[in-house]
Amino acid sequence: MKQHECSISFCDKCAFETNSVFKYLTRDEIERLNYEKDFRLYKRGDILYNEGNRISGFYCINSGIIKVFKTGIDGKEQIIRFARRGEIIAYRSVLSNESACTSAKVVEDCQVCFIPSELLIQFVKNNPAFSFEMIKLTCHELAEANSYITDIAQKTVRERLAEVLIQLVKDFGIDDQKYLRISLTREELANIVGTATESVIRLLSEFKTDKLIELNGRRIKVLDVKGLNKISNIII
Amino acid sequence: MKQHECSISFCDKCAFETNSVFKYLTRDEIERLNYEKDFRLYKRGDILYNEGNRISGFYCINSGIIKVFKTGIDGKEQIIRFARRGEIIAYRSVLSNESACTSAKVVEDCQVCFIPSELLIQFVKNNPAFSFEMIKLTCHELAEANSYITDIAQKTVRERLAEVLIQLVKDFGIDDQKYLRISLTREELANIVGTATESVIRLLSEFKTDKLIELNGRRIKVLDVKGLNKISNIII
DNA sequence: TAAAAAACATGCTAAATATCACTTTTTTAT
DNA sequence: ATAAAAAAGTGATATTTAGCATGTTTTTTA
Repeated sequence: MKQHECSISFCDKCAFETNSVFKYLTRDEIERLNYEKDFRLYKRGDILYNEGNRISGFYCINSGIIKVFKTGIDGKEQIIRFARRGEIIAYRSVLSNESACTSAKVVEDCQVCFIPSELLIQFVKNNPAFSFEMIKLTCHELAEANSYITDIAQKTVRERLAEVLIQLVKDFGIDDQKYLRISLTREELANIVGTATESVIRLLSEFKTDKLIELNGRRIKVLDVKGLNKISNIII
Repeated sequence: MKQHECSISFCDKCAFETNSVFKYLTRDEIERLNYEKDFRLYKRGDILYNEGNRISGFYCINSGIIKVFKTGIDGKEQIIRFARRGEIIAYRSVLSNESACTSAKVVEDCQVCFIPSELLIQFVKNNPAFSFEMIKLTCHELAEANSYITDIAQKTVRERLAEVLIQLVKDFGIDDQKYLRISLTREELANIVGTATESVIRLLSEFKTDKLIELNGRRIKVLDVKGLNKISNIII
């Protein structure tokens, strides 16, 4: 990961390509980040950190997909969000100096950078523009969480599953054959929606019957986003 | 609300008594706050702002209780949180410069201060210590939201109602006769738990039969917090 | 303080969802 | 490539929860 002095550094490149929050760091700060980061590889199923862990830093995802989840009753996961290229995870715990309130596990093989806590805290304390962006980021996540609470509380499982599929299309996109660019098990889908695995299986079959999707093993082909939208009953 | 120059100002007093985030403002800043705030009175049922509104400032609650909620299907409210003395609402919308993602309505008669947006933004941009506290505040709310998502997704209505009652005891306390210091309608309770009003009514009756609570109209006497804890199945 | 409105309560029924048990298919690892 | 493990799928059933109708009580307001 060493770069020529004159060339654009790894972090600089990543920050600008992904429009990440690090775009708001100064030149010096981003070079410091580039120097101090620890580049790591993870495979599907690997755990980055567990709920309750005291963590000494946070992660910026360079490639791959990570699920962030809480562990509930009988060890059942509740997926809170996914993180992908350019996004950071575990920053909440670093900033509030608390142990992790979620766990993070690799969904699709990842390249991530581990960044020591002190660095984030220094950036936040010394760079108001960056600090402001961090606030915005957190506020944005908060708004999303609030919406999700309302959805889970008020919508049926069918509506939520449709909504989750739409959201996955928005976040990860579909390829030229309309296949969703993220591969999740039925159990993982159930752990986003907040329902039983069997319920997801049954509803996906229904959606298939209704020609909204097609199923090829774990791959989901999204045929009718409008139809899913209608089912999901999205407000406003 | 005018004070002697030499005396402690209204905002100064409030900030220190309540340990609010404004404690981290400088002397000058807090006097500026004190000068620019607009003190207002609201009665139960009054609306401070509605979801979707562009807002020109945020609110600091001096007394009373406000519910912050989202409006879901068929206008059903989902209560996200309550705000009371020393707490601020609508700051998220101000900081992210978005329209309000929630509505705020008075639950118990309130004295609140309205504070113009610019002031908060200036404080955040110029005072790193304050900014850091705002980040912590947001992170804390985010952690709570994530927990709540997991609860709603995984727990039964019965478990959630028990948990909500415990949380209300923690947040608002009980008086010498063990009556909860917040008075909510059954519908409002249902809108926290995320269930139908009838379900809350039935479950409260069950809790009463099981000697966990007593009901006197809208007032709830909490007899057995341990019992409620057991029902709520709180993790860790 | 009386009338109106809102909230509370309860029984009945229907719908949604979870759970269990088991088979088949797909994926993973040797 | 094949055995083992994991995931997907399905049917039957139980449980939970919602929805509706209706009567009662409490609260609000004129």
